[in-house]
This record gives sequence, structure tokens and C-alpha cells, in this order.
Amino acid sequence: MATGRNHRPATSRSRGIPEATVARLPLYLRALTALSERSVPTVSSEELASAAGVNSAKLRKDFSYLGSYGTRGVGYDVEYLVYQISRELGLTQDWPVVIVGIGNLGAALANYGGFASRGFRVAALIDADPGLSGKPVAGIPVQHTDELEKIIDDNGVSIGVIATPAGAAQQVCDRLVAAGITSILNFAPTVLSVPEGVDVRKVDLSIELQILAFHEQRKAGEEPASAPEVDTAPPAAPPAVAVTKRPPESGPDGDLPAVMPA
Amino acid sequence: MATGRNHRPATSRSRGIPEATVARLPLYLRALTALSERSVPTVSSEELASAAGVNSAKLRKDFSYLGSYGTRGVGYDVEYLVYQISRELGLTQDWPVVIVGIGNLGAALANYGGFASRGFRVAALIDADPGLSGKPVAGIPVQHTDELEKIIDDNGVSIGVIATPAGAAQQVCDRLVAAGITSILNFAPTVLSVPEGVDVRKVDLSIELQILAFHEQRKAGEEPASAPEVDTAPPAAPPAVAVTKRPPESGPDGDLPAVMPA
DNA sequence: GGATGTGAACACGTTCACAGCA
DNA sequence: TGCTGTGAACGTGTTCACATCC
Repeated sequence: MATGRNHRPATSRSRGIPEATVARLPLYLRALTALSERSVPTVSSEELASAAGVNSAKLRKDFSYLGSYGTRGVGYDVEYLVYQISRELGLTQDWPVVIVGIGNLGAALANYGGFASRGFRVAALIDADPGLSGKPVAGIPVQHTDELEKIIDDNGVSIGVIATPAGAAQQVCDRLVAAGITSILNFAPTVLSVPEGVDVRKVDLSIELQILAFHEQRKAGEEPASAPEVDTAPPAAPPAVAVTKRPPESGPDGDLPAVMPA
Repeated sequence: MATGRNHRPATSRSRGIPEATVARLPLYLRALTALSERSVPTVSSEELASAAGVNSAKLRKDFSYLGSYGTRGVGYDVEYLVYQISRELGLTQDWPVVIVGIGNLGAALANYGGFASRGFRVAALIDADPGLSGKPVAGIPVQHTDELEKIIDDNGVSIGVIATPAGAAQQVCDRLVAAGITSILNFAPTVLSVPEGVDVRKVDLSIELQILAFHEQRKAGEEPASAPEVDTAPPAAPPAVAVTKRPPESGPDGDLPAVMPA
């Protein structure tokens, strides 16, 4: 799960759409777009839900927050829903985006077709390495970090993507915010602190894997009625102030590793 | 937010740790590891919470599900907690992982230091392009898709990462599952269907951006007491069966764009 | 004194089941 | 008849506030 929020307590919801619903709208939109391309005119909540990987009750409730866009006994008009959801998400307008940190991940993001097709436009690629400056990635020349403020200002950018190593992330974040960015998608494995009013969402590869490992571990110690305990090394001393040598863990790299060179 | 679940309804929670708590454990672990490296012996819930970007009440409640590992009036022993959380997450053992689809994103993942330092080991890189076979990425030679089943079997791999284009994802997924994989981290923008017992987590770049756009849009239409409505193009016909030409949207690429060539 | 651990209250999210309408 | 839209029930997650113990 990617995560990270920063909103008013959702109290006094007037026309507010629940956060959980917002997070699913892109899913519905994707499924609807596929149907649209196959020229399917209408869908039932059941069909659409299954295409989006949710259950139909949830989908209907989600749509009910947007308005009554369906037809009882029939279903939803695909084209109409595509438009309504796009509008709700703000995708009927163009969102210029900058990507900071052009390593493997930054390059992958720059090449990612999903951006362009959904109202997002990569306005600039920025990296601290002077050796990269001017070299094109995904057809866009990389610019140096020095230009950051100017680029954001000139292009009216309000969304920034951070794909730098962890160590550089906060610093980049601060500059982005100072330059006027109000939404950040962070791929660096660090907690970013930002002033009120700035949105941060986080995508953390390592965390996702750790969550999988947790569940995987459970599976192992269940069905096969054997192997009750498998601990590798015994724990350190329970409480008491101590500097017990540290049992296992802590790899070769310093702080939580970076994604790639910026 | 990365997402995707597949668990029993969490009913009859015996020693079960809430899903939301599990998702935060890696965060705590990261903060604790940083403290450990600075040889800090103990932390209070307040300090640790702020380092991890959550509030202290939540953190204390989270830890209470694991056991009583703190000391009243003092705080938590850093080393001890690192060990306990690692054990809980299953990181005291080694998890071999395969990455399928070695484009920019796959390469970024292979180079990602966060894997190795947390009990994960990249056992193999797999790609369908014969031209890549044998070429080393992050020091590991890429192997051809034909070898997939053999690789998984030989290495006892139970976690797979899919970084292929959307079109190939389900097919790769099916082969992974058939070969014995029970946990999948999916970067392709598709809904994967898997049999019961297989865990899927999803990381979707495009969805995260769309959620940001939603909030960004809200900000725009708030403070500055102007610009009440800004719609670009008028909606299509409301209900009724129709094949209205499709208003805006739908970029140049076919289905939801791939991440990169596999 | 000072911090943890936790019941109880609250807020949010999901599911059920059915009324209501095409 | 068939499917949407939604109140009501339920379950999960978060926050409060304080008893408890070092």
C-alpha cells in the first residue's frame, strides 16, 4: 500500500467524498476506460466491480457519493461515468509534473505511459548530477537541480515526484515546497516533514515486501501441523538499559538505502 | 497508497495483529534501525512516533498488540524492539525473491538497497526478452522466462515481484502461482486474479498521482474566493443507452500503459 | 515523576438487505 | 423483473484519558 495523508479530520463532511472512495476512483476509471475502448455502452455494478477487483456493494456506495449516475434495472453508461469520474478526480485538466532524481526509478517513471494518458505531463526531469544535464531521458533533457525553482515557476507545476536517495529527499522536498509545490509523491524511504497544506503520498517498496513477508510467515506456520517455533537467534535481554550486541540484522548499507543515485 | 489484500475477515482475532498495525511496523523498524545505528539505547513513544511520522497513542497501541515491550517511566529498549519487530515481520529469516520484467523499473528494484538489508535476497531476475539473457543487472545475470519454474523451484522462492507491462502481468502471475509462489508484489497496472491463499499487494504509480490530483484540485477551488466552476468540456448525455462520442480523455496508448518492456 | 498500556468513546469503512424506480 | 441507491448494522481503526507501574 502506498500511503500518507494530510487532511482535515474529514469532520463536517458536506460534499466531501470519503478518502477510501477517492482511492478507488482511479481503479474504476481504469476499468471503465478499458470497457470504453471495447465500445461497451453500459455496465452493471456487478460487472464493473469484478473488473476493478472490488465487490459491487462497495462500488455502488462509492458512486452514490458522486451522484446518481446509474439507471435502475440497467446499469451505468460507460462514457458518462468515465467523464464524471475524470472530472471528480480533476483529470479533465492538465497537470504538469516534475520528477526529481533521475536514476533507474526516475527513468522508469519518466517512461511510464500511464502519466501522459491521464492528464499528467512530465514538465521536467531534474537531477543533481551535472553529468546527466542535457542528456535526454524518455525524450526529455535532464536539467540540473540549480534550475529547480525556475522550472517550477515557469511551468506552473504543483505536483512533484521525489525519486532521489533517502538522504537527499528532505532537502529536495523543502526546495519543492518553497518553490510552490503543494503535492508530493515520495519514493524515497524517509518520512518527509512538510508544512500544513502540502500533501504527501508515499510509495515504499521495502515496506510492501515486509508486509508480504509477515503474511508469508503466517502461512508457513499454519497448515503443515509441524514446525511450531523456528526462531533463528534468541532475543536480547528484555528490558533494562543495555547495549546488547544487537542480535541479527542491519545490512551493509548505512541508513535506509537509497533508491538510486540522483 | 499501495494496496491489495486477501485475508480471512480478521474475525475471531486471537493473537492476530490488526492489518493497519502490520502496515506500520516497517515504519517503526526503519526509525528504530536509524536510532540503533546512532547507538541510542532507549526511546519514548513520543520520540519514536515523531520519527516514524505517526502519533504516540497509535504507536503505543500498535506495540501493545505485540506484547509489553516497554518500561513505564522510561521508554522502549531500541535493540530489543528492533529484534521483536523483525521477528514479528518474519525478517529474521531469509526471503529469496524473484523479479520478473527487467525494464527500467525492474532494474531499479534490482538495484534497490532496501531489499538486501531487510532479509530479502534477489534470487533471480527474469525477462522475456532473449536479448537480455545473461546480461547482468545489479550484478545478477538476467535469465529467460522459460526458466521461471525451475528457478523458483531450485531456490525455494515464495515471493515474486511483477514489473512487466500490464498485458503480460496476468500470464506471469499465473505461472508464478503455478510454480509455487504465494506472495506477489505487483507493479503492473492491472487487477490480478489469483487463487485463494495467494497474497497480492499492488503498487500503482498512476493511481497515487490521481489521488494527489484530486486533492490538488480541491485546494485550487477553496481559498482564493474566485473561480467557482472551471469545467473544460460539457458532459455527455446523462442516462439512456447511447454511444456518445466520448468527451475528452484517453491518451495515445492502448490499454492502461505498461511500465516498460519486459 | 514520568512514561507505558489499555478500556472506552468515537470516527471511519464495509457489508447487508431491501425499498424504489426504470 | 432487474439493478441501482441507501439506511442500518457491523467491524475496523483511531483517539482520548487515565490507571498502572518503574
